[in-house]
Amino acid sequence: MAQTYPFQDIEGKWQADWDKNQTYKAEDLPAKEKSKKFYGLIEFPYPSGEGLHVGHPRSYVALDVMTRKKRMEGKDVLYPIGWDAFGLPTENFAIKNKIKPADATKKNIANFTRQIKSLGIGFDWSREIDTTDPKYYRWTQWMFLKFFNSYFDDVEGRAKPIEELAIPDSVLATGDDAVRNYRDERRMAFKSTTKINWCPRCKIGLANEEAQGGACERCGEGVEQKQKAQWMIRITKYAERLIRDLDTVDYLEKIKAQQINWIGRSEGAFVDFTVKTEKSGLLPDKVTVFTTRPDTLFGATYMVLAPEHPLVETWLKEGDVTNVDEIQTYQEGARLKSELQRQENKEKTGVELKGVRAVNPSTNQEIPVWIADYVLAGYGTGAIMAVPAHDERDFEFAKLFGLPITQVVAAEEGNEVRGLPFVEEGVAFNSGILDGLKTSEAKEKMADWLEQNNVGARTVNFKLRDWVFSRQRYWGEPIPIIHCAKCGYVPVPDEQLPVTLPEVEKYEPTDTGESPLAAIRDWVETTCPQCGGAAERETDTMPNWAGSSWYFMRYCDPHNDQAFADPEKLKFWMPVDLYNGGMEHTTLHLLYSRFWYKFMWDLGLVPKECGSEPYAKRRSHALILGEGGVKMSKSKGNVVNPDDVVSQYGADVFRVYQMFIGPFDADAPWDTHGIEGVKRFLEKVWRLFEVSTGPAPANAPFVLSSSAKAGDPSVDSPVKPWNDSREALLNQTIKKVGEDIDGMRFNTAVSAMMILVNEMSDVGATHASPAARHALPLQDLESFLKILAPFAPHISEELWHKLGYKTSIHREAWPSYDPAKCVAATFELVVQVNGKVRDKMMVATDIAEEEARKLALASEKVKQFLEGKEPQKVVYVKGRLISISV
RNA sequence: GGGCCCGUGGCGGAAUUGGUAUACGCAACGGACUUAAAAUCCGUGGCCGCAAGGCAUGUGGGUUCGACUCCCACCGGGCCCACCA
Repeated sequence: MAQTYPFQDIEGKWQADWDKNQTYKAEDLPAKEKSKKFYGLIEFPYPSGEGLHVGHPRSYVALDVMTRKKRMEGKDVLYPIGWDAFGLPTENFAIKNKIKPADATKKNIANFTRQIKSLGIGFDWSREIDTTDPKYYRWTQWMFLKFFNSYFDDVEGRAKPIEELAIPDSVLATGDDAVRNYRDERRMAFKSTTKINWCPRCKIGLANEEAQGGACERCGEGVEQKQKAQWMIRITKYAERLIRDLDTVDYLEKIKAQQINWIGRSEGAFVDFTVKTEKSGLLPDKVTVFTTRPDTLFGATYMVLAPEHPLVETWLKEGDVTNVDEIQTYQEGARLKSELQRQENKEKTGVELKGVRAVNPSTNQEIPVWIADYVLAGYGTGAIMAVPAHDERDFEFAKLFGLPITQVVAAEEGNEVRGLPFVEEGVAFNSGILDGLKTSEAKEKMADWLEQNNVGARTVNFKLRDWVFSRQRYWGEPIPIIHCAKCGYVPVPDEQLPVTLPEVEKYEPTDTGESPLAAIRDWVETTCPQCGGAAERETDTMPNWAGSSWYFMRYCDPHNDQAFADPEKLKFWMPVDLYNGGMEHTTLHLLYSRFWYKFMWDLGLVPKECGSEPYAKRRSHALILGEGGVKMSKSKGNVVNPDDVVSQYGADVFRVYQMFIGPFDADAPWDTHGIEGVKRFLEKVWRLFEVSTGPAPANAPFVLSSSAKAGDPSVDSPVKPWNDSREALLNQTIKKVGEDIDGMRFNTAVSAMMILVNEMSDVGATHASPAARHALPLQDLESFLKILAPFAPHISEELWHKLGYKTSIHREAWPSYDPAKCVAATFELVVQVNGKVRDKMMVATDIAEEEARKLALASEKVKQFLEGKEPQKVVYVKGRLISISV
């Protein structure tokens, strides 16, 4: 039987001990100053039926290592865990197995808890939260009502209570209904009939973010478009701030880039085009387009509307369009075409609206009007001015349908026509007013022109859409609104929160697109809190993202039933000092939660002192892949179950391997052989302590000494003494491991500890004489144990106690190193001749340049390569090398 | 098409940020111990060469006493976004 350290006996024992002693419990309101706090956050998991994936712990262990170190450095550490438990997979699982989603969730949470606890991660379990707990989602609902009861003040650029919204006299004069509408149209949460992304398989409406690439994020089915009244949240009002405030936080550059890209800010202008038809002449409606290139307006030779553009409908109705059938056929085709199909087939299609002409305001020329699905209804105004000479897509379209091409002369360089490189044809148009201007100047000039002539205005456009907040599903937070025929949308009063989910037999979604809750009549039917009349509950539920948009605040005060969190506690803990999660959440969760927090901050619900950004620092881990570098999946049969690893190797081996596997932000393939190496490392640590500190043979005259050193007369000369250079290694390792943990370079921290243990084992080697046994100074062994502790908490705790200590190593002080001792007395001086290494020599660390130079030039090898020539140049790098060139 | 990133042994990867390329680990090979195996320990591992030495960080150039690192071009790969006007 292999000699191995008994992790089975050790790990469970210490986990129970830490639990009992609340070793990792965060102080509630510590008396220390705020600079002493550290709030580490991992994305709380979705407790799926699959159980923990080996990828989850990569993040948990990494922050565990970091927070353990912070704790040892004397910080007040908050490192919490909870469950993001609402969601579709659980609901579908429940439907399939005919059980209640709440029961399935309970079971899954229990399993995840067992798995995570078996890894010995230092979470503060007393702060565990669960988004499906009514005590939690009461506050999610409460916050939704804050959105409902707020509007966005465009002048001040922030959200305010709806009572502060000034109602214009003209509206007041029209009556109560008008006032109500005026308010409803400006609420941060509002109901609107829009085209939504509809997944026919999941039978659910999806946010744009969940339907990327035209496929349902959950099931991969092609997404259809459907008209539906939905609750929306006005995240677009925060677009500007969501970009701007990225300057104030420390996020990975690529994360910032993705957020900025997703929000998609672009500066440009609106331009109004008047429209004439054969039937009615000049119409009252104008078509407004958005362009980032107003300077190319002179080259707009036709106009394209999205097939869904409302004016198309109007003109059809009024009989202004002469080719009605053709248009309707195209519209129908575009409607049925899923986003996915649109993406697969990017060849341009389109139909001209016969009988309709637009007028280019810059030239007063009449231009044709088309509809085409390359113009998106959801971006800009859903209509474009087409400038084929200056836009590739327009060019392609113009070529296909034989539309005119006009290049705009703006004379960037010497009055040349400035079209796109691929444009060879078309007439040149010289406006006269853009002569000699650079593109940026021409844009400004034309924007001025538009504003002066009242045919357009500067504007900023965003790709970001408002947040579709309704889900027609059962397993989510009910939206706490009551529909009253008389009073309109009425919020459920605070004291009636939470609106809990009714327990029912059927959770199946409906084909009509209504929530399953709609069928539960005695839940739906209620009374209006305002007028007391009969009324109905909103039956839509909230998306998954709701509960996860504020959970980091709840951790600060998880059991409060008077408020979502005590402001004093928020002031102490917020913002999160380090938030780690997957790259897959950079555009969704990260954006939503930043927005949610900013909104709460605007209303003063989050104290001003916390700052307007929830996460001071954001980092991302990469994926754990299967063996061979392919993605782990059930179908490939290459899924590694953490339970198996823990039972075979123990939690510490699993943890250290996770940290050693590669750079934290790079994908890494799981390697069953690699984990063996880590196992050997920890066994070596175990043996090192047995040999170095174990009972000496009965006849040995040695006692455990904290100061034993080579040359100590009480000790035989060990084969390898614990000399100054080994002392230097220890100090270097303490320094490196500390810095590597802070910089999240866990893999090199582990390798540094391996090097140290190899060196220490040489000194206290198994075969060494009893003299060698105690040659390692005890305090050095202890220092090593302390830097190992964050990575391998169980084995280090066990060894710590074996040394005779009665309290936890995880509450010990992080060891300091002596900078003076990091430098060995000698170093290997490298001598280069013409850039090539020709000799190496051991010299004193504090050698003077003159001395080093003399030594180098005296070297036989060096002389050989100098070939008797005089050195032209000699460069000396202190403590490293000397470079001679001839 | 846009954005971000990466190319180093048989493999995962190091390299003090411009200073001894290949640390650490895996795999491999040779040896010790063992009846044997496991475990452990010792040793060898970029390529060519007996050696001296030469050549090596995707390719080609450049800057420099010195380049995996910086600059230019190219080749190859990955991730995210994408008819966004």
